[in-house]
Amino acid sequence: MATLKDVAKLANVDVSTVSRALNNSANVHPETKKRIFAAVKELSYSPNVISRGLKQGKRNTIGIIVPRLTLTVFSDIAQAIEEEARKLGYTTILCHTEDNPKIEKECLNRLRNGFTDGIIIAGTGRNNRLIRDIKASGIPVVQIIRKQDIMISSVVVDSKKCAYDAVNFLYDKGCREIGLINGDTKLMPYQMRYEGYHNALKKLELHETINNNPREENINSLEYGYNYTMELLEINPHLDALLAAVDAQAIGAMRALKERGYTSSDIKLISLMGQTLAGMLETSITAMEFPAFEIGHTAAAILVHDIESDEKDREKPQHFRFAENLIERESTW
Amino acid sequence: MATLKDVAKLANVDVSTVSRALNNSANVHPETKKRIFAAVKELSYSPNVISRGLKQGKRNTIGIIVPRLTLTVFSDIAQAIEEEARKLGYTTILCHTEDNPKIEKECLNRLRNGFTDGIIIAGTGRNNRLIRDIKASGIPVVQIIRKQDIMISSVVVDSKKCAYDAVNFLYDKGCREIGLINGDTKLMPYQMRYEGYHNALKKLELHETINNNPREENINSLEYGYNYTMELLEINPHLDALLAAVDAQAIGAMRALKERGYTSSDIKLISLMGQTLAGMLETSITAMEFPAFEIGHTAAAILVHDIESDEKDREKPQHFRFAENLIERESTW
DNA sequence: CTGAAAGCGCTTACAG
DNA sequence: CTGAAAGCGCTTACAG
Repeated sequence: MATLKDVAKLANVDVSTVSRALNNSANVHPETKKRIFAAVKELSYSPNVISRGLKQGKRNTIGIIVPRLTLTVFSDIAQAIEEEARKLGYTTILCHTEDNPKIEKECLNRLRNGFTDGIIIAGTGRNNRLIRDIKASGIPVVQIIRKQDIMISSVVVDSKKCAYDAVNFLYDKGCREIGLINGDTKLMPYQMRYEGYHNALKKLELHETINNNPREENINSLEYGYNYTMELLEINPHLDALLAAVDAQAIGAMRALKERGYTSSDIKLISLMGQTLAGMLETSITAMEFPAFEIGHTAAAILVHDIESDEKDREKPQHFRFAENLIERESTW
Repeated sequence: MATLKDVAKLANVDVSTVSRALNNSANVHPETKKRIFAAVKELSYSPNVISRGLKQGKRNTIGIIVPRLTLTVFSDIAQAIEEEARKLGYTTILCHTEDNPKIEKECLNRLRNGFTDGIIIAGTGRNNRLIRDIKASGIPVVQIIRKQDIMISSVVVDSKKCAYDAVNFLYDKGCREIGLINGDTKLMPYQMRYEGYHNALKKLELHETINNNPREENINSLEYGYNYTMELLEINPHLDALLAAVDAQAIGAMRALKERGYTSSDIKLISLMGQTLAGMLETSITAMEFPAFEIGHTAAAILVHDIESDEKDREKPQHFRFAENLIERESTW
């Protein structure tokens, strides 16, 4: 790769002049400029962004930390963040943790060390101190979906209301034995969903069908939904409706129901975090539509805004909460 | 963030000594070492990987360029690459292009300029010259899935055989009117799939049902499969089987078939690039199982190997081709 | 065992 | 309008 020096030599000027010409930060004689650009072209030079960053203390890179990509909203969100970031002149670094706090810690440490100007995270909730540390050291952080720390900006959906509304919707359809497929309630959105579910059932004087046993499978997976459903069917044979925290779980649930011989007129199903997939299935799934792209764009925008603000303006964390809309489909007919 | 200098000052030694102690590249007196580590701890110092890279000409980062993540094998592959890369001490930078050559060009240019030691790409095929350029400038490149340039190392599956075998499988099931849902045949795997399909039909003396009109939707999407299927049904009302290039298309196809009132006893369906999702659907889909994780791991491994080899050993590109295995499921019963 | 110095590729006051 | 110099945070021969 050609460097500034090479260009300078070929154009017969000092590197500083080349630098100025390229960033047109000062007046450079048109003639000189011409020579410089000719040299740039000849050597097909392009500046090393890293060293520029070194000097400017900026890297134009943001880190994304998510549990996993496969079949999750995180793949949509990561895409949205990358899109927005690219527009704003930033590159994105991706890490996934499989919800393993150790891996997460590793990722956080790599990202803080000169790799990124800011971090967007859907975390495990087990590295909150480290995250505060990182923020305190001057690297802005935004939480998405999982708001684990009130002191860190966040972009989420209202999971509590979402579960609450879904229960009421099912009640109006005549369902009385409503089960909840949920994740670890130590994680914020799962706790919120449980609360919404719990409150709605309480008000309606129904009883809960849940399963609090810890599980092996990844929360955001088909298998999780499948196995969880099989267990709920054991726990409550009279089940007439199911809430699934995410689409992947709902799909697994649908499969389990089918294998057990149930149809949607026996057991209705709602996904609490619907992506486009839900609408395209053989039996399309009623879902609270999750605004993945809005969340990704918003998270990227507020992070970059923070990065480009003075440190002192960053004091108060901002919290955004999006609504989800219920879209009725075949799984609740 | 604390720097080497801060640590040096606190430990009362020169920065070079601190550097040596941290990299234990030379003997440092145990006492001094102790003081240094104490200082490191007190300041919670961790080295700036970027500046280290500047000096060493290395960044320990690899770039991944894929069309999109949502509902594609690329999300699995990206995850696998990140996993393997992390083990090998590398971070991954992610870019998606939506199969837009312009965006791809932008991504390639950012990645080459000091961001990455190597690049893994599933490309559009429209920036081959740029990619060769990048490789020539000393940044190793590996193609995945889409082998657009014989001079660049690649990790792919045998898409031709895959389509060929699938047709024969359907033939044995009694199907005679077999349609193909495919992408742009300028892209390598789509061309290969078409060839496999074409050759098999020719040998069996069947005729083709395809649609070559260019389309608006992203190839790797549910809508693409849905609309494509609707069109094939128009073109050939006697269709009794469908091949879909990827899972997302197959799911869209299944939905279209259902809406038109067909079941799997009317029209059988095979996905040529199956992920775990195919097996968990309401009607599980027969698929050529795509080894996404093996591909991701392999791509990362050979890329890092290249990065860490001498330039001269990189001359000859390596090409890996994985097999896919047909797993029969309900969609062909 | 340790310090002083040069350098990675760039930017940016400071002179002139 | 342009060059010389210092510096971003680190590493690594070179002396001693």
